[in-house]
Amino acid sequence: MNDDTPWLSPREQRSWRAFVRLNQKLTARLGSELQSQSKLSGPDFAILVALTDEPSGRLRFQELAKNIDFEQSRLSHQIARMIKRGLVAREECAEDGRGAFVTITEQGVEAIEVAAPLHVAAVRRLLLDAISPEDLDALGDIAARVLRHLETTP
Amino acid sequence: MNDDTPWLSPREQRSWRAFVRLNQKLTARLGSELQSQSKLSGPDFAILVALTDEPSGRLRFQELAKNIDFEQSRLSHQIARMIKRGLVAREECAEDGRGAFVTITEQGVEAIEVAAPLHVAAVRRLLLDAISPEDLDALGDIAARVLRHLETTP
DNA sequence: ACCTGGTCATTGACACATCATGTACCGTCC
DNA sequence: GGACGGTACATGATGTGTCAATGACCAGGT
Repeated sequence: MNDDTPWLSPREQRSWRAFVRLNQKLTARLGSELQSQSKLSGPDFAILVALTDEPSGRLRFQELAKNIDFEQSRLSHQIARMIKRGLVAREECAEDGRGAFVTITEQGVEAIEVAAPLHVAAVRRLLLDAISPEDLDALGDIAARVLRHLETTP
Repeated sequence: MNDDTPWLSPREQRSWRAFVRLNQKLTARLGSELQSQSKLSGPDFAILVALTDEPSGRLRFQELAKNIDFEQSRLSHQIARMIKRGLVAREECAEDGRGAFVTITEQGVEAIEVAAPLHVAAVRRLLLDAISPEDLDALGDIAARVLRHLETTP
């Protein structure tokens, strides 16, 4: 490796690597627990939560995509798979012939009602139980700051 | 949603959501910059870095998998794809008939030498520039603590 | 020599993400 | 009212991740 490259200092590297590793392991653990306990994937979960947050239990594709920060195409594929499994359904849109709603099905409601408490418990057990409330706040502050930074950086 | 489920407090939820969102966005940004600047994916990068860290430029599958925390099968698939693109090569193992080495090719070396400084610069620009050194240390400490916690938690 | 259990790696099937492209419909401007 | 640019969503190709099953080999006991 070239020595004049702006490499990270050992101190920076330590934090950066720990952060990356944590992301990987935590998402992996949460994902696999979700999967084995409730037969839902992370994307499944995100979509069902977004739909149950809606009193009507349905959302336009656009809106849903924005709420959970999915690209349109990704959402389209994901919904197609979830329809096959009966978790959600499509519904044509009367006002706009192009558009469509995604609605949560009975089966979807049942699935998310099983999954949600288990998932919350896992988040608590795997992350929250490991750190103090102050640390959690600090983590949230830092994350929020970086997120703002990301929005204004090329 | 059932009201007696152990939901997160608003305060907890704020930090948790920010953390999740940061992970998603940051990995997405880093991945796509890497891809467009150097034609390497995240997994490609991780593997090439691990191989160049080795003086011999080669590693057994097991060892490589452990170093970068990949499952065996994942690594096998990934290596197969990278061989097709000429970034690495496989080499039979004389001592152990089952095993094999992964070695980095000339082309792999070139690729990583282009990608590494760009990637480091991106990490700096997207994350390090957004927070103070103290915050970075704090982040690293928290991450390290959670990682230890994860190892001893079912 | 031959099981036998464990280790090393591959493979196939499927879920997921992303990119580029396609199709149908909207609104508007002429 | 017909062409046109833009919006909403779908689709296919390719790369990636995970699980379960498999093959190939090692080492140790009998």
